[in-house]
Amino acid sequence: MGRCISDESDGGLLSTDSPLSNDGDNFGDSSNRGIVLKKGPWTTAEDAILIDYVKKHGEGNWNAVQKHTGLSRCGKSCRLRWANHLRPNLKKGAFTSEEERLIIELHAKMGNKWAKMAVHLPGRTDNEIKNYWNTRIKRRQRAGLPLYPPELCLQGPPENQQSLNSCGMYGGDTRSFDIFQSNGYKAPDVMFDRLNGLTYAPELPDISDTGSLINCFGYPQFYSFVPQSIGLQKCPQDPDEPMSDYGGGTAAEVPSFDRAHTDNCENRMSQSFGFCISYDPDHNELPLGINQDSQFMPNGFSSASKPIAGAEKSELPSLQYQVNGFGVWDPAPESLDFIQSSIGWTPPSGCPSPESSGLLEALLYEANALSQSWNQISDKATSSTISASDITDCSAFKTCSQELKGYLDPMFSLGNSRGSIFNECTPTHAIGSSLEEKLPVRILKSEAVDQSWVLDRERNGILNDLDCTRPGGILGSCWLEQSASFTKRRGSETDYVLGDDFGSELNMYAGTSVSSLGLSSCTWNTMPAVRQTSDHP
DNA sequence: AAAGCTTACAACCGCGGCGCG
DNA sequence: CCGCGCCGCGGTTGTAAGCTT
Repeated sequence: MGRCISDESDGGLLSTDSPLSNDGDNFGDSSNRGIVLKKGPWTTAEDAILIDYVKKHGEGNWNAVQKHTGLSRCGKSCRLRWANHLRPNLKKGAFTSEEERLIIELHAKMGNKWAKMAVHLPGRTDNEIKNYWNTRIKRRQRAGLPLYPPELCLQGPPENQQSLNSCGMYGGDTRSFDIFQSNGYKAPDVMFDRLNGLTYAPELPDISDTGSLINCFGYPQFYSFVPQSIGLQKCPQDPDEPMSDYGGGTAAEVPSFDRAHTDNCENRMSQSFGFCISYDPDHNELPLGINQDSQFMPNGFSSASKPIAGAEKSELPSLQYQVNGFGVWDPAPESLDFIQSSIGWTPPSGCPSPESSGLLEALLYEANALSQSWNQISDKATSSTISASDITDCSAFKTCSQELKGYLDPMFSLGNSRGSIFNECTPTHAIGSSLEEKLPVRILKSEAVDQSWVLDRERNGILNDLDCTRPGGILGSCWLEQSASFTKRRGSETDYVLGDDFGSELNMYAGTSVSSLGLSSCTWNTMPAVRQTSDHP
């Protein structure tokens, strides 16, 4: 690639190697050899030159611009400048609500076909639309709002994208990678490494990334999106190594994870609406004919924990994470199931199992679980509305994460890492952890309200069914604190970003998901309380 | 007031398709 | 058929502006 140096004369960047360092395909002609082409922001003088050239010669033949005008810009840059900024009839300013709606619809249909989308938006450029999508729309994800409105999720499959399901979610084929891209999230290599016959990819958050694992409504079988801000490295793990740190769980005890538990649309529902997807370890049937080898994940991604080619799974659950639609990592269900098996936790009675049920039953099951759980927390939740006063401390969450990160040495084995968690993040309400000493004071101060809310809800029964003394648990108060912080962060972001629209958005999704409300802490804090095994033999 | 952080956006970059000789 | 140049597309990056602490 070309080497760029700072052009001190005009503040721009100069491309110094020839012929045209800015374009690998040599978008230009050989006549530019030796000519230093300017890079960086365009000046008004340059704009005027380009406009004048187009007036005289029309669009196209961009490489001739430099020849005819002496403009020190490559043809590609000229085309981009003209198309995105100088050509007439360009709309400037923020997108209107109608345009926003159209973009969402078009993206649901087309995916990242920005140029095609731009055709439907007169005066808007593909670059504008792309930037819009990558910024404004993604805020919805961070805010816990669905990527697409529910009505779009109920529409038919998008055009031109065979594997995009009805909710704009890609299915289990390799196109699932696109959703990462479309959402601006880079797919972790591990997601597809097995597709290439590889083994582990190195960039995986450890399961001990406490910010990445939650359950919903007190049901560890339900997992929702979670904040993932720690960015921990995956701890390499010997598949043959017994994981004694998990409370006695060993590889032999790990249940089979080679199963999917939900279909694509359901996955998407999970993602878009914050549904907590149930995972029934005994549910061996794949709905809607999903290939079991495909290792679908709750959010519709194909896990790489099993080779697609059908090779035998001969290792411990990889404790993989996936980037869900909210740009956070979710633990792969097998990972969670493994955790469940490790801690010996079983779901409380009350919710019918979706076992042997189809999508509809699964949804009903979820609705039932949501209803039951929501009823339990609704009073508290409604009295703990997210308001501007909940403006959060994003940095606090990061700081907390950094604190945690220090305990999670990626060089350790997974078990060791978790041991660190156990050592440092045991629940304060359960055994009096020293977490307060570890976390910044400002977190503990600023999260006081949320903490009280969290703990109140715990006292009010969300965790009543859980055995708080069960050894081998993996959760700690640090989760609760992170949860509270994250909840506030999301709430504040949403308030700030979405303004009044957020209220309606909440109303729109309130009946669908708690997670969507930015109330992820209600899931965090309903993780089964745990105790350090060593403390409670 | 200033430092740090986040966001939004312009521009760059790499890649692939297409047409032409 | 092949190579070359042009062009468009989508992803990524750099940075200014705004915001928070």
